[in-house]
Amino acid sequence: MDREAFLLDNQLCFRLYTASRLLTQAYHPLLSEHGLTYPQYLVLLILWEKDAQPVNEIAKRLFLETNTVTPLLQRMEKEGILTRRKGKEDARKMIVTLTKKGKQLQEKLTHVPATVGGAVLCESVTPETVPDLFRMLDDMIAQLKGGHS
Amino acid sequence: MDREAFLLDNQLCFRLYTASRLLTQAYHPLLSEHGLTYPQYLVLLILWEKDAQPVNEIAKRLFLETNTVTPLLQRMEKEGILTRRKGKEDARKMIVTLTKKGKQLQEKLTHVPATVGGAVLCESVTPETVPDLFRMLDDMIAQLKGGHS
DNA sequence: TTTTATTATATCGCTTGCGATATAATAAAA
DNA sequence: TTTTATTATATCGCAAGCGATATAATAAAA
Repeated sequence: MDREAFLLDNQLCFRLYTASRLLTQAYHPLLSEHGLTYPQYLVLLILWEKDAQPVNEIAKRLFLETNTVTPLLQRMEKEGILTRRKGKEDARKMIVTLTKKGKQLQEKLTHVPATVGGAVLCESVTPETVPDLFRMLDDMIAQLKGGHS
Repeated sequence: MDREAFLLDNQLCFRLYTASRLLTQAYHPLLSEHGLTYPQYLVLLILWEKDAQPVNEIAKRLFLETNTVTPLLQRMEKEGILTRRKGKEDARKMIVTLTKKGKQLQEKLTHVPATVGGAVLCESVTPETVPDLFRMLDDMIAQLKGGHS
């Protein structure tokens, strides 16, 4: 049996899992100050790009299922960040729309991308290498997403 | 305000978060067959490398706190995968030791690393580029871990 | 030695993430 | 049109993750 393959230090998934958690933790103080979690921030990014989208579309962009996204949106609605109302043409769809509070959060969080972006820069992750990293992660995501079709 | 910085497609963290989740999902069918979750598999990797370690050490290697690891180990103990007993020299430490069942799981999971490893290979992630990816992730992890000291 | 500080685990509460399943609305088929 | 299938959300239960806090054991200080 190949013991090398079982070494924690040889695991790609563990590195992704750790890097993801630690980077999310870097967002925490910046977001919690405004009562937000990281997944909630992702929802905001999507709605700031284009408001009034169905749960459907939000879930698809996040690569999440509605059983994760629906409760997330319900909590954000309770916080007064967004509203959810049935679509007029298709009453199955729940259209998610930012409130004034949700829109205003963008201005309060202007510094967040640069702050976190600066926190990850290091020897091998620089403005020059980030495109390579993006490409690898995007390819992997496409690969893993396409796999079970 | 820099709208570019807020685009979902420009977020490193979101890519890591997604790649991590999708790759973990790739492990799921292989692990659930044996009643394991991915974090439980990580604990096994650590104990297969070196048995009888305190909660402390396991948590440190996973970059997790004991408030996550303790319940995880308690569930694995309930499943008969490992035992937890107080240390003899230092009674504060809980020494985690694999049971026969925990050790035998390694043989049942021999195919897992290669199976998942094969599932991620794609255009830009190949045996040649993986070392670069590892280096970038390791640097990022070290950077983020060292930051708040 | 008594007191105080530190270290190692554990508990609590809440948000995610997700498999499984239920419900409601639209679309397609009989 | 009635029936059936599909689509869009939502609910349920459980395992993580993690901030905050509690408890127990050892170490350090008074």
